[in-house]
Amino acid sequence: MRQSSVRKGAWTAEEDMLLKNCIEKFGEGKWHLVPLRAGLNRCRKSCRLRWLNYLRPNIKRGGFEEDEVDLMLRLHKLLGNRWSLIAGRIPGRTANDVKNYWNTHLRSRPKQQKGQLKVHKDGEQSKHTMVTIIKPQPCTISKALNLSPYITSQDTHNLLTSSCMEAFNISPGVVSSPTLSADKMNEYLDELFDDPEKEIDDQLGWSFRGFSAERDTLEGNSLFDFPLDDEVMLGLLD
DNA sequence: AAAACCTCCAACCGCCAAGCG
DNA sequence: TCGCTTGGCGGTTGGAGGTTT
Repeated sequence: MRQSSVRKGAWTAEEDMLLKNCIEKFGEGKWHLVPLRAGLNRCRKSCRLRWLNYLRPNIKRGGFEEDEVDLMLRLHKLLGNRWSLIAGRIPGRTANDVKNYWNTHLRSRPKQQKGQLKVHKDGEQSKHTMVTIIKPQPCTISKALNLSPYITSQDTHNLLTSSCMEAFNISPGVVSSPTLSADKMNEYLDELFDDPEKEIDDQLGWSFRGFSAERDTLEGNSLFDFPLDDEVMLGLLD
């Protein structure tokens, strides 16, 4: 039986234009309607991916800056292979960009000395930058978080900042819902990232000193749009 | 000059979860 | 409750272009 075939492979400039016009006219979302609306012989997934990874405004092209790599390493240590979440904290970068960079430069570097990262692209002269490697320790993120095994006492309460307490919906002596408010979690994260004096080396094995994460510029992405993993929580609360 | 090899990244694939009837 | 649809994600691949031999 012959099934209707959709086009695959590289996108043409014309297809890009059609998709872009369609998104600008109707907005993001309703991806199942996009091929029809745009007059494209592409599947919904392909359209979505093309938009998110290439056509979307404000996408930063070119090589990763040293600070972006550093941020990526830090976030990967915290989040593991949660590329979309990591990308959400690196302005202008897509999950695909981050994943590609990680897989090609950071995951295994058999031909490069430890401590060296290649940061180049876009005709820019290659440059090798010495970076203190924080060896990634990927952690799995479970689907649901149950805080109760870890937050059981007043003592634990004392370890948390006020916004963290609020974010986790914790009141003294009371263990509450694992359902987190994204806004509250971002508030907590921003406090964690933005406070130059805050050191959490002991908790996470690295420091936020002098490190400031910009607020999300890619709408819809936030680092804590997900329940934290038990391991991450252990790291934070230990 | 050209073959072999390597690097990079756009795109595809398969899976999962949420939403809905 | 169940099955279907849709959106979204991470893993993987294919191939273009660059580099080395």
